[in-house]
Amino acid sequence: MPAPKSRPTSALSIDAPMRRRLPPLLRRAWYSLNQAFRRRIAHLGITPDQFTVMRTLLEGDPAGMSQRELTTAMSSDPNTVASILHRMEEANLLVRTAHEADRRVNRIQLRKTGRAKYEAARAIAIALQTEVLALLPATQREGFLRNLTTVAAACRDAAARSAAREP
Amino acid sequence: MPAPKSRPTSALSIDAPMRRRLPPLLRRAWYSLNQAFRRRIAHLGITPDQFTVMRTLLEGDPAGMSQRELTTAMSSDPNTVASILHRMEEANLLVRTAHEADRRVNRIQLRKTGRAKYEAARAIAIALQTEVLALLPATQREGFLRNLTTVAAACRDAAARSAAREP
DNA sequence: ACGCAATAATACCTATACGTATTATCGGCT
DNA sequence: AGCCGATAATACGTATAGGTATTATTGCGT
Repeated sequence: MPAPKSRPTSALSIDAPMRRRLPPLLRRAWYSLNQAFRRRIAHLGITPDQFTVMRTLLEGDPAGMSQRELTTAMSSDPNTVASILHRMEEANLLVRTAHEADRRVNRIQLRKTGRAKYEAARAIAIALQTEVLALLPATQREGFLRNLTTVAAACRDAAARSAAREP
Repeated sequence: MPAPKSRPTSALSIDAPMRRRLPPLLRRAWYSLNQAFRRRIAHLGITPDQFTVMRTLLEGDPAGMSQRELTTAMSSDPNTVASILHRMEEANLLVRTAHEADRRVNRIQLRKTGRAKYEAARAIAIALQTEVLALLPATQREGFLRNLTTVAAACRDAAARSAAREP
């Protein structure tokens, strides 16, 4: 792939082919990062999304978070989360138990097997992230992640505003 | 969602929960942007990925690019591209014709119907991107996209290096 | 001309994303 | 107490991501 020229893009129309457009860049970054990670943890028998579930669970309520909480915490969807959890439960990575007070709710808790796989994958994830961020000048990293946070929030807002009947 | 604190993160371990970590941010940004776009173009009967196919085709060889070219240009996968094209062909959005010189290759060309839907969706895509980038300080936008380009390339390299038997 | 490794596309399978509809509960209101 | 709208999870269907294997062709080396 020819490297995109670093000419000033302000003079180009916002969607000119050579311009640095947000969606294709995000697409490439996310899919490639995900693919790299998937390949590096394949030997553990887990997927990147399953890893995300485990990380989110461990950072949340020790009593076990609900699927709804998990869904929003990992920027996902209730249907998707349900199906991932179903597979992970079958693989003995976690257990779903009924909430004591609200029987609609499931409490999700990682099992020892899941915990072990998580630790192994976490080391790989950290190495990968470090490897990728190393290519940014050290002085830019913090600002880049801050801007990415802003963009992510903006995207989430845009999606929320685009729900069903609200354009 | 509580807004991430903007304290200096350099003092935190690279994967501390409150730190701005690349993978979750990319995940949220990409999925949310994609979801917002999907909802806004749903009335056109096309998906974000189909839009990506159309945009890529129009920016490539006017004689019609091959599926392989399309695959790399849109950071996708041969299997995925084949199945998207299959659906798009059934929907009369494009045609696949055998390459004159190499019968293994398909030349993909957009049809008038596809072209029309593309134009309508493009306006929506531009509006969305503008809306999202507007939340970054104007002075940061160019630098952010440049850094994102670097990160995307780094991710792609990492994925390539992680293929099958090369760690 | 022949054989063969490389290549383009496809077939088949599992995991996700997510829209829509359904079921089971919950909590507030009368 | 009884009804009803809101909510958590699930069921079901379509679209994508991508691993692995197969088929059809190509171009190259001898």
